[in-house]
Amino acid sequence: MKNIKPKLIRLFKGGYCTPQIARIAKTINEPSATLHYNIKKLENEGAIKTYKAVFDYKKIDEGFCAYVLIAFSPAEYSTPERIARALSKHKEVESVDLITGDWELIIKVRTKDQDEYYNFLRNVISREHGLQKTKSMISLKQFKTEFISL
Amino acid sequence: MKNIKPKLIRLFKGGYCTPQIARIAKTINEPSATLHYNIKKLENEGAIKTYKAVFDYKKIDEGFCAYVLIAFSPAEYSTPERIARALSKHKEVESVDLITGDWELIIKVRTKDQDEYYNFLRNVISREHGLQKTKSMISLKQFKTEFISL
DNA sequence: GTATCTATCTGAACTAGGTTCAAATTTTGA
DNA sequence: TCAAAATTTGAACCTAGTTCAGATAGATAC
Repeated sequence: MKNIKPKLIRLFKGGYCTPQIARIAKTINEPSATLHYNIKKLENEGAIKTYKAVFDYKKIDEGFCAYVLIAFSPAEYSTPERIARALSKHKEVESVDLITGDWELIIKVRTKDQDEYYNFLRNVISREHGLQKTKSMISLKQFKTEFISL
Repeated sequence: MKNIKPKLIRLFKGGYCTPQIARIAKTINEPSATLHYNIKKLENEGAIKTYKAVFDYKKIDEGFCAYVLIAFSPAEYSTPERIARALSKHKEVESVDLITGDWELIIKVRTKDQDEYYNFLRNVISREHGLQKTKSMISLKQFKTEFISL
């Protein structure tokens, strides 16, 4: 057994998919060549970043999900970008946004379970310099993600 | 001019894409037929929900993004599901999660601009019965979304 | 208003690559 | 240890993505 599943998940998470032109052609009743032209235009404009898969995360050992609010220490107010980009690099991190209000950053994190989430907080969040305070909001139930209803 | 762009965006947001088996085959050096078998298995298990596009949202008139925290009024504590599902139906809503902590729901919303966001709050959030309080956290800069770095 | 240039649309031919199938191999669990 | 089930794979097949050149529509300038 070659255990190809984890490789597929890794690749599909960020790309390795492509439009189904023929199916779209039937759906909206337009010629394939016309759709091809319009899709390539969107890609060349950079409007489409990638084509990827959306998973039922419970079924791929990423059933635990949390939003983490982060506040910087005063010394780091000037370099939120550095921290945001550092956090973005981790595979567990689905999204990173700089926000208005009482907190500076909100990130969405997916792990296998609470134990792995604890490790993530300890090994990634805590070790990042310049963080003053964090607050976890743990997802009890996900109704929609990445525009896909569950 | 047929103005196909909005139709493509609508379709690609939720699906109408498919895996690139040949490219994966080259990348991880496995036969196409083997990959096909493993991918179909993931699909049949329900591990893969769909294949879809990720956009540069600034370029498709969805540049404004906000997270909304929502608290229910006491009378609605027993039916958070109804409200969560109702909110999920709106095209502006990227995600909906029931969470622990001071708030009950967190939703991520994308609109063209602040004006459209205001309309969304007024027409969708305010009209939903059973909400006690909301708090918007507006995204000033997005570093990563849907696992895709920007 | 019309001429010219550019962008978009489209059918047809071409080609890449997804799918099927049957046989071989590996894994499972009785 | 053996039989059933799951996985792997090459080869043939066929769906569907891509290319291209001509047609059409839209934009710009005079």
